[in-house]
Amino acid sequence: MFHDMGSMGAESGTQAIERAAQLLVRVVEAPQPPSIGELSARAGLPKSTTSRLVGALERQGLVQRLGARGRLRPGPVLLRYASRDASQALAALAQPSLRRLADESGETINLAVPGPDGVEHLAQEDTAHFVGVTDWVGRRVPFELAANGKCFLAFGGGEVEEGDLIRSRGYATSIDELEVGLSALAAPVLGADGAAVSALSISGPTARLTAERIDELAPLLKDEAATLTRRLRGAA
Amino acid sequence: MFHDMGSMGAESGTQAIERAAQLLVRVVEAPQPPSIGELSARAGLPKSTTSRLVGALERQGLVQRLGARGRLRPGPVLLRYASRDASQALAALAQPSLRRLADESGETINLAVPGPDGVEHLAQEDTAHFVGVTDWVGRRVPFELAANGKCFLAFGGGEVEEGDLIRSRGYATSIDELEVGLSALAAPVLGADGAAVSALSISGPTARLTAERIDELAPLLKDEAATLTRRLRGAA
DNA sequence: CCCATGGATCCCATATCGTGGAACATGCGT
DNA sequence: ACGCATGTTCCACGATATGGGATCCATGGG
Repeated sequence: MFHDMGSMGAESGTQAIERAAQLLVRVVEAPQPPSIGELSARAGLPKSTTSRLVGALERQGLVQRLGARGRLRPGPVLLRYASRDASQALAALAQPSLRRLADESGETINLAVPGPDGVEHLAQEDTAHFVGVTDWVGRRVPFELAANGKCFLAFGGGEVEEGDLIRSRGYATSIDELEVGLSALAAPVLGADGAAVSALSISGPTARLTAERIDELAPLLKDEAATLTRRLRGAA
Repeated sequence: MFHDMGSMGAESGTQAIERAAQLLVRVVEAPQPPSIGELSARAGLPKSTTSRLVGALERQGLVQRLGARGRLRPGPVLLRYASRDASQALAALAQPSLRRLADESGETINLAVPGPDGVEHLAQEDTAHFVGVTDWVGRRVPFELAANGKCFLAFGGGEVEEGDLIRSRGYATSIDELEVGLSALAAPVLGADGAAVSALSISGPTARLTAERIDELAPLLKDEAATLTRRLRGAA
């Protein structure tokens, strides 16, 4: 009887849960609903064990079956969670990125998504500057005037005049447009279909965010946006 | 030594997983991040056991701690899932409602959410009628012209002329507005803040969807929308 | 129609793994 | 600095998960 224990940094007294949790993760991450057999193969567990574990998860509503004996999908509990707290979840995921950008740039960082009537701000990370930006969370701003709004237009639905420039550079700017003395740059976080699902932006007084400062900050911003894009799709 | 086993329809050979899964569900459903102590109390488990189980869940990324020793939030795996598949999840949750409405009304049912440039259709359930509606999934429609769009305006952001009527009746209609010969009625699915997060609609040829037919179908539609609203928030 | 086929579930003896009380950390409030 | 409240680690015990094989159930082919 083998006890490989090899692949994971396994703690003791949790074999069953560790396994079950792993199965749940696989179901949630899988691009296509797996069957019991596939799961057991991929996880390297006996079918009987897999069946039992999945049964328990199903009883708690964490997993669901397509038919009576069908493939596995995330259960009602997870469906509800996703429908309810999607934007909250995005904000939580992006939080580290916001923090990093705030520290590195010293300016105010925002996470936004496209909404029915304009850009919707989900989260903001401030810095200790006296001349800063007020809290934008919850506020809506027209797409055409904001840097992040332009991202949504350029990478997705609509059109902007600067569209080509924005797409080729990978980020958008808004200088004294939304308000005189207020500037910003924004980079898109892309979804599976290549459209922008959200955007990260750096904003501050035009006095500090000069053209050259923007050039300097752009790579950082794009990098962080790309990181988030990756984190949303792939594993890790 | 107690083995109550009483509260659940417990199957055998899954105590640990059943418990761990229950803990995970509590974390996901909790309006506020619970602490280990709270969890162990609510679940009726010893603190030591709870700690161990949560540890395993954390190792798989299903759960996350605020600080080193802090309160519990959904983990990165779930955050990613929610951010990625939110609308898919909503569609899956609504699916039974769509099916029921389609069967009871004999018309085409749609689930839609408000998007940046109009109403976005997530899912559709058809019936066997010859004169039906084409597939709307993925298509965008201006808010002011569609019944579901009017719901979003009346219960949430914007304004419509019929706003008061819609709010008092609890549903909106669109007769020959989007297209001559096409009519629809729609009821909102409300979020925690009372705004419409999505809408269910019944649409069909004006010839079939007469004023009285609409009066007849409205209660069904409102009822199903209310059910969905409840299912999104509360348990079960 | 009936028998292969492949997959999922059930069964049950075995010993591995989870259990929980108590002791030990850790951090917060005063 | 000293409790107090909250979380973690330890460990002997035995309840509980394990997995090979039998069973069951849908399919589809002969």
